Amino acid sequence: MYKHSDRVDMELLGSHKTRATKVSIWALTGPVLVIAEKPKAARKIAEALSHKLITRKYGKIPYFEIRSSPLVVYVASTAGHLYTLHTELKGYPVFEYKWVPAHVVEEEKKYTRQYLELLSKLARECKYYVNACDYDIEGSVIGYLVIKFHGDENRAFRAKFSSLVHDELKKSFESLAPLDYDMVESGLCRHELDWIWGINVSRALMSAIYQATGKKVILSAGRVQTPTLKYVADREIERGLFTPLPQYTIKVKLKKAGIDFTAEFTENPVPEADRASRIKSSVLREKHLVVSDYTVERREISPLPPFNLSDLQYEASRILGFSPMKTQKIAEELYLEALISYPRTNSQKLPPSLNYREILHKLSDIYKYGALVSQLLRETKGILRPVEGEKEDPAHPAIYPTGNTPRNLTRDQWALYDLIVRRFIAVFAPKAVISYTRATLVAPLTSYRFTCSGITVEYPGWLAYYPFHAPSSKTIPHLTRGERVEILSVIVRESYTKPPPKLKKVDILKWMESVEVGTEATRAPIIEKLFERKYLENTKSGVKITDLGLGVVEVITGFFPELTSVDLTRAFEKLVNEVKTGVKKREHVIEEAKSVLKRLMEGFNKHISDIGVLLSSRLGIVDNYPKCSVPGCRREIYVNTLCRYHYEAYKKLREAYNEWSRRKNTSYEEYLRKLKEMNSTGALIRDVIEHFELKALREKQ
DNA sequence: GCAAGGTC
Repeated sequence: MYKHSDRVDMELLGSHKTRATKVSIWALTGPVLVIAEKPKAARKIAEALSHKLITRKYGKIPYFEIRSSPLVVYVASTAGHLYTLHTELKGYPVFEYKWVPAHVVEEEKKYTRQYLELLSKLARECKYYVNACDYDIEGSVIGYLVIKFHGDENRAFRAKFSSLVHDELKKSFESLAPLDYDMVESGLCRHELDWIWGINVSRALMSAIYQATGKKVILSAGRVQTPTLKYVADREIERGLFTPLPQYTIKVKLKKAGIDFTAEFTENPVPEADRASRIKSSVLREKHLVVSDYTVERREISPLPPFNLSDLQYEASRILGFSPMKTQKIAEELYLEALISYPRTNSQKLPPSLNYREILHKLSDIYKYGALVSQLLRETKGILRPVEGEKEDPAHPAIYPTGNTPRNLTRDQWALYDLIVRRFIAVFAPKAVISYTRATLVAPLTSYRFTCSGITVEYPGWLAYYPFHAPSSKTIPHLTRGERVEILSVIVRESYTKPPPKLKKVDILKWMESVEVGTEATRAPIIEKLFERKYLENTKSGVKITDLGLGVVEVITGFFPELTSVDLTRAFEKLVNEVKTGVKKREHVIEEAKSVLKRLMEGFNKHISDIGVLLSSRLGIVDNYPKCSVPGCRREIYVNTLCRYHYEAYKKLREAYNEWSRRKNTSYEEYLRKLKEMNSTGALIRDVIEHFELKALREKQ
């Protein structure tokens, strides 16, 4: 490490805990190492610092040298976290851990070794250090640990910027802040809390199975994955217990000027069969309906905002059928090919400094976008003002195409790239104009009301560029208030209530985003992790939870209930923020977490053999316990001869008959037979019907 | 081997 004895410099810096003045990088008197969070950021930073930069390579990794005599500045980068928390200790609870280079302990992070070697080498040659990672708590930790282990905290600064725009970068390096210890401490605190909870509960689960069977099975639990698993479990149970109920929709067929159209009863669906048929016959007695209201509303619909990663994942799932992980992977590939901007962003805003015109111009050279771009420039008369969304990201703008020409893209890469380009073009386009026609018609004697509606795209605007939200048009005849319309017929259709739809991966992602667990970059991988653990599995129609997944949720709900709720994330956020603002010390927060975990572990350990049997039985690796009497169900008995889920189904099936028979006159046996033949009947309910209720009826006869 | 968080 650089040995310094320069008095002037120490006066300039003061003690690191107290100094508060901003320092220009150009006022420093020795070699400087600037640490960026990723290679692309390093290049942008180097370009902002000087026109005369020398690009060098360490192995395959580029770094930059700026000679501004007498100063030398090196700009190099990490590749995200180069350090990770680690322990040598086996068993649990475990509270001793330290920061170690990720490449040493994690096989799939081998590639980070060269990044660390380069930073270490440059750090030895330098006297000053600038943490220029993304300005958020993770960036603060990433840069800090490199400085701590390879540089010198006492001669270190923080560069603060919220975009990689030339002028902003330049300014931030002309007024470097002291190292941001508050952010670092809160970041370290977040890492430790996640580690303590995640590692310990995971080890406890694995240990339970090992003690019960001698088998090593990889299980896991964590602040993000466990509430997510619980969400899928709850949905799956709800579907499994779903008991469809009959309901009735009433429509009238109408005729005006030779055109047939249909109006819907405003109180649809009607629960009771007899009420529906009474309404039908009384409406039939009236020969016509009277128009009570007819409105045409023209609405201007703004373009959708530019993509952040989750919006891209939703749209790619809906339009292209891509899983969130697939979308993320392809977006990262496009980013590395310099075809799109940084994809792991939450922002729905484009930087005002971006040269929209230049990007559009470059896009128009890509054969399929030429026509779209010239249409856009015509329609907007060249005034390019993008629509923005609400969501922001401290470190990155929304996703946009760079305008570089794609070469040798795969079909999937093209499809995603096309979506991104179209969405980008559409944000500049005019609003769409859509007219909604709505009529209300009243039966004169009974006052029953019916409605019908039409929709027409008057002017496509942005929908011409991004057509995936264009409504399909539907027309109804023009009507006048007070007008009589002839009734052709009245139709009553019997249908059944619908279960909540089966989840797809993207629905899980949406839920995670809505409750704010995980981050842009981690949600899709964490969903995949639940599959890897065999907690979830894929079926043709969507995601299904396994018996193991249900068992893990039951055990964690019983012994570590905090971990099944997104409230733990909220609690962490509060603590991490209190550390950031200096209200609490990291050490105290961690001590508190340890004592909570210790107490919970004692409760777990008291029941570890039962837990081990439960998890092992769900895995199918033990068999010597009393099982639920539903054939094929390997869950342990909960009440009488049934597991907890089949017992719930048994109760639900009987309860639902009351409501069913109120709606429609049906014998219990008919009810059972009808439920059995319907696809929407929950699997648990179906099991109980097939194996108990129908069997019992047959035996009675 | 286990988390969640960065990024190749």
